[in-house]
This record gives sequence, C-alpha cells and structure tokens, in this order.
Amino acid sequence: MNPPRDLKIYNSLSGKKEVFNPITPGHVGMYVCGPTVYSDVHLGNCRTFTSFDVIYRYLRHRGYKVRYVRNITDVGHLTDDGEDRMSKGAKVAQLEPMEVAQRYTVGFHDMMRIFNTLPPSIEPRATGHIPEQIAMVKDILANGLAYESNGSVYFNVPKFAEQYKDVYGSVSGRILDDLYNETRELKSQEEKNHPADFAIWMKARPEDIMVWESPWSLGFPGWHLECSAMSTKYLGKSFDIHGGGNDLKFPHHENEVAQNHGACGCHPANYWMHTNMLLLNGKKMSKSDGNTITPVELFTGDSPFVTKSYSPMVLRFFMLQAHYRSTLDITDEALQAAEKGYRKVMEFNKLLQNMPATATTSTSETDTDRAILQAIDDAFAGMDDDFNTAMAIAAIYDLSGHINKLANQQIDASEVSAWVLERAKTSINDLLINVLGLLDDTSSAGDDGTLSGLMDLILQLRANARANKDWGTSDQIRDALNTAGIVVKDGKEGTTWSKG
RNA sequence: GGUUUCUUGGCCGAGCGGUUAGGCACAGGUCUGCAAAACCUGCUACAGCGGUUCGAAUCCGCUAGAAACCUCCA
Repeated sequence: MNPPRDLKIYNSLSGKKEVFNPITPGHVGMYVCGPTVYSDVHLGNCRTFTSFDVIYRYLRHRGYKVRYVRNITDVGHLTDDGEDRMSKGAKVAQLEPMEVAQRYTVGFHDMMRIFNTLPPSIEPRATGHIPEQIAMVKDILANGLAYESNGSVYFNVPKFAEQYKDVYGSVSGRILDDLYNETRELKSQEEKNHPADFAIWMKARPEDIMVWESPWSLGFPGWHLECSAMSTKYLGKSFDIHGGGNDLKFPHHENEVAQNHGACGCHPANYWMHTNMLLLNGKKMSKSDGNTITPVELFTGDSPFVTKSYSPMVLRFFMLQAHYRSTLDITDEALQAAEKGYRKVMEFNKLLQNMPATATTSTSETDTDRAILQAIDDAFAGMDDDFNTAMAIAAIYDLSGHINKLANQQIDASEVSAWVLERAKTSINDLLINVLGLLDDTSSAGDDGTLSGLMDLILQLRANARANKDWGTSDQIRDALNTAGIVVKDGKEGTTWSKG
C-alpha cells in the first residue's frame, strides 16, 4: 500500500496548507454552499461542484466516512432592486416561486449527473429550514449581537468584532476598518446602525410573496443565515470543512462565521476551502456583458467561443488539469488540448486494464517496476497535497509511457513484474474512475454488444483483405469507419478501434 | 477609491529556496503496405528592475499589466 502520508489542505483561515485532522477520527463533516435555483446552472457552478466532488471522493478514498452537505438556496437572496430573487423570477415567468425552484433544481441535478458528480449525503433547502433560521436569529438576539429595526433584524458587526477579536475578517482577510471607510454608496442603510451590519431577518414589503411569520414581522430570512442554520443542524456547531466558490468569501462566508459565533459562541468550520473562478477570455463569465458560455453550448458546440462540441467528460478532465485554487481560462484551443489528453488517458487505461499478466513473478524490482511504482506514488502524493489533480494527471501520463511501451513490445515483458502491473491496474483504475470521476465516453461503454460484434466482423474482413494485400479494400474500410467516427489502430498484436 | 490575488516556453497549465512537471501544437525519427496510434529525440520558460541567499520561477521591495472581492454571484 501507499506509505502513510498526511493529507494537506489549504485553509483560507490561515492562508496556508495544513495537515488535515478531523474532529472525530475517521469521520468528516463537509458543507459546501450550493446553487441558488433561479436560473439554469452556470458553468462556474459546475467547476466548483466538480472540484468538491473530487475532494469528497478522495476523502472517501482515504477511508473517511464523509457527510457531505450541499444546500439548495430557494429563498432569501436579494436582487439589486431589493426584491427577493426567487419571487422576481416567479413574476417574470408567471410561475409560483416553488415552481421556479423546482424546475431549476431538477436542471441542476441533471447537470451534476452529466458531469458525473456524486450526490451529496444531504441536500437541504433553505425554505425547508425556516424554523431553524428563526431560532438562530433568536439566539443571536439573546446574545446581544443583533438588533431589531422596523421589523427587520440586523447583525451588529462592530459589537461582534469587539467581542470576538480577530474573528471578523478571518475568512476573507478583510479588515473591519476598511469596511468602516467604505466609500461606496450603499442602499437601504437607514435601518442599519452601521454600514457593515447585515440583515438576518427581513421584513416583507407588500410585493414580496415568499414570506413567513416570525416574532419580528412577516418576512424572510437574511441572505447568509440558511447556511449557518443548516450546517449547524446537520453537521453540528463545529465541523471539519466548509467550502464554496472564492466569490463567496465576502460577505457570505464572513457573515456566516459571525452568525455561528453570534448564536453559539463557537467557530463553525476548522478548514475553509475556496475554489477559484472559471474564466472565459480571461474574465469571469458574466451574462450581462455576453462573456458567457453554458454547459449545453459546450456540449453542442453552439457558441461563438468554440469551434466544436466538447463532451462533459472532456470538460471535467479540462477542469481537473488545473488546480482548484487557480483560475482556469476557457479557450477553444485549451479545450482541444484537453480533449486529446483525455482520450489518450482513457485509451491508456483501457489498454492497461486489458493487459494480460506478465510472466515475471520474481519479487525483485526492475528499473521499470520502480518507475511505475514511483508514478503511482506521485499521483497519490499529488492528491494528498491539497488535492492537486494536475499533478496526479501528470503522473498518469508518466505511467502511460511505460505501459504503452510494454504493449508495443518496445520493452520486454520481463521488465514489468506481475504484481507491479496488477497494482498499476487497480491504482490507476481507482484514481481515474473513483477519485477523479472520469468515465470513458470514448469507448463502447454502455453498448449492448451490437457495436462490438459488428466491429469484430468488419475488422476480420479487413484483416482478410490485408492478408491478401488488398490495400484498396483495407483502406476503404478504414476511411469509411473514420468518417463514422471510429478510429482504427493497427498494432503488433492486431487491430483495435475506438470512438472519436 | 479600498482589500486580496495573479503574471511561467506557440497555447493550456504544475511548481511553495537546490532534481529539464505534464498535456496540446510544431520539427525530426522508429514502427507500418500506406496512414493512424504508440514510442524516441528536439523546442529548457518563469512580466521588468533591484535586493536577500552559496543558490530564487519560488523570499523581499519597486515598476508595469491583469483578475477577483468590496453589490446577487460558484
């Protein structure tokens, strides 16, 4: 087995990589901020949730029992004009708010499945946890860290910062003095004592339609409260990992921490993980200025930003070639490179898995054995180092060279010991399929055998033609298959084929 | 305006003080009936200018670009 090695995680709280130690040995509680279901899933969401999917999968690979909670936000986010985001969508489409939420929740789940992400252990909805949120507002009020103003309740940031030194700002690195000096004109400040204060309960206006009864007013919970309430409910007051996109650091996560402290006096999560943005043309995607591309547009190729279509697994591979904490720029050229790399890796794995055991049963290691074992170890060392999937993939390429040489008989079978080959098979399959979550969409996977049966026949006919040096027929078959999207590869051991 | 981060070869992208990451593209070669695939070889970069150090892509400072956040955002 792999040598015992610490798992290191970059913690936004310290700004450093730290050795991961869960609160309860063997168990991990992880909360990730989920999507707001008021429109179709954004590609950036897909990157974030793919990143956390790999993190979730790798924690499980390391033997942890993980409770992965990812919420669905279906209420509580304000739009620029102060309207509730869900109700705004509802009015535009002439639908019930919950109908809007339902539609986009289903769409979100479909997309997550397309990207082969595992479902979380619990997926709580904000609207399903209004009592919990009201209870939390009560706790914060009881602790004197919030105040009621005209039916709304605001979190008292300056008082909190005074009471809990060095807490406010610990997630985002923001300094409260800077917030005091905020020059920007903020809206609806009249009810707040201080610009940095934020609503934890909002009194409804007549036009709001998603409203609940509370001790303070008929209204709805504040923007950040749901995550505090739901993480506490399902993972406890203090848990291991809290994740989300980089753009949620401030104010969302900062306020979340403040609320948890304010309610129970304890710190919510030990490790805060933030994924970086997906860029298009070097900039964050934005619907308003047209700098955006949807997952579906990538799958169909129907976008001015790409010259062709890209499969979901190519997208997933593309994302995993970069580290989750780095920005990743989508360009057509980069996607094409990723597509070729992805196919190469998938072909390599297929070759590896189908490789017969070598006859070399000696326990001594050859140079090639050592190189293979080193590559496997490098791959997992990368994963242990803050989930460095780019490093893991690079190590897989290293390994593929040795295996391909073996398959081509460019090195002798005696160079690779049977046990080493066996370990390569299980390790790489585990890494590729279970940890990185890459499915092989280039093969006949899912085919009922019809295609492979046909291909066996066609390639047999072609082999006959070639035996007779009938190159015309041979090439005709090859070209026709190529047109149909099937690549024929003549190797020493016979002919193989693949889609794509 | 404030806060933070980033700038790596034709392109994408690792790197966290001392070993040419890796992929794509390109060029040459091996193999092949010819291709493709695979394999081998070549392309050896770290925005600029200083500083610290025996040694810096990596640490510090300045300059120039860029991005994110400060407002719903993954």
